[in-house]
Amino acid sequence: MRLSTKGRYGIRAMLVLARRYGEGPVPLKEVAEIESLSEAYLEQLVSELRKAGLVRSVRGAQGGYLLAKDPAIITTGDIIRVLEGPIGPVQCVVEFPGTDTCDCAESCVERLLWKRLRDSMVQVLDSITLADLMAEEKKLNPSSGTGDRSC
Amino acid sequence: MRLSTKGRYGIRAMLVLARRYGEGPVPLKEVAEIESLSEAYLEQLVSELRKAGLVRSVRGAQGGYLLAKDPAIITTGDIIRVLEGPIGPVQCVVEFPGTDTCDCAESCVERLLWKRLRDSMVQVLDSITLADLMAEEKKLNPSSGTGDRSC
DNA sequence: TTAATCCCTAGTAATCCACTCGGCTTGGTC
DNA sequence: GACCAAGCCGAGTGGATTACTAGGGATTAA
Repeated sequence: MRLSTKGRYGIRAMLVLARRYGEGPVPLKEVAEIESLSEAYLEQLVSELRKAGLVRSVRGAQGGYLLAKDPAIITTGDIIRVLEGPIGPVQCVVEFPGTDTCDCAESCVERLLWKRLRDSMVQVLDSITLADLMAEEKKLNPSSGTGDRSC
Repeated sequence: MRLSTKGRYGIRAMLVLARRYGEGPVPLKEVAEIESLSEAYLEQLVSELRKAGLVRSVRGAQGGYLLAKDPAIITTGDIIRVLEGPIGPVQCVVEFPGTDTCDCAESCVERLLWKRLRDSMVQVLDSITLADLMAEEKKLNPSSGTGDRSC
């Protein structure tokens, strides 16, 4: 019941961009350094975020990535959905189901349980934006605003 | 962000035992048939549930498994914890952390997000018991009480 | 023109998942 | 007491997934 690194790194990367919102593109190399992540790997994640319209890119020297929207309207759910797929503890109660909802459909109580679990996950993830996280960050350590991590 | 089959099958198996609570041991073969699962695989899961004290076993002919407690006091969280490990979307905010909480500990906003997600998952799973599921089941399909599944 | 930067595809080692298999022990039943 | 139904246990395995790495373009500011 764990997120993969994609979701976790994705949130971290987006938070870096959020802190620099309005200051022009941030090169991926810098994001990778700040978060101590592999640049090449991060590139793949950010590429997905770009295709999903959450970040914009500027190519060429002096280029980089920036948030495509205000941090206040990008939710953590948006990010997780792009990188981990639709939210839900089991395939058959996932949001926006594709072809594979199971047959038992209505007569199955487990589904009810999983739906409730899914809804509570969705509720949390969709209610927390990047701006929210930045605000909490200020409360946590008002001193350094960099967000650099030691670990 | 998905459960593995262990958690899913585990809930299904426990639900079978819950429906037969008070009627003596149910052989695993029967559970496997009702739920269309591999008996050998199921054996591993049930074995963990037994070691955790959620089911009891009766060896020898006419033996099988039974719930170790009333369905009303076994929560879905209990079952999931045994089969999937402590609940939490990332290792570092898992319940009952072992050695590996991360260093960033307090200064890290992501942790805050993951904690909230974890708490909402725990809340749902710990509030729903096997008895609750059986009650819902009655409401869903009052006709057949077997719980046999076609899929 | 150079260098910084994004873009894309392919490969890969390690790990994990979802099982299967085979043999052992226990204990009713005949 | 033999037989057989059942639980108990550990090892093995094929396939999928994860978390990357590598390398070669394309784009553009300086």
